[in-house]
Amino acid sequence: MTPPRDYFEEVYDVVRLVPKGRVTTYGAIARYLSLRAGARMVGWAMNASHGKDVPAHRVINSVGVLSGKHFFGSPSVMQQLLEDEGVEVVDDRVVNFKTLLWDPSDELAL
DNA sequence: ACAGTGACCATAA
DNA sequence: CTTATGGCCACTG
Repeated sequence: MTPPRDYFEEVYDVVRLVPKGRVTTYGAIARYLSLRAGARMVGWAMNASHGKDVPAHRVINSVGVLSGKHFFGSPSVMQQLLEDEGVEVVDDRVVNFKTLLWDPSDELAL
């Protein structure tokens, strides 16, 4: 198949679908979109998400750590955004991460 | 074309 | 918990 479109857009689309108060992971998005690129490119896509309407603060790594908090202009912004949505964050990690995890392959696959 | 780097992931020790 | 290794692909110099 031809290049499906910019996979960036695919990633953004999924991220926008993440419900408020929930979080998802790079790996989950990569698996859902079957990106051969792997989770790394999802992060790369997020890097370009600046200026777009993409809640990148809901996208974290597989252990629930706010790996990209440093890229929000200020390290405290990402945590603030999450807590503002009802997500508890302690020591740069999401509390009840597994419970708050919104995996498209699991939630949308129905 | 090659090497280094990266908002990652999984496994191993 | 940390450190190491392999994979995966895109961007930069």
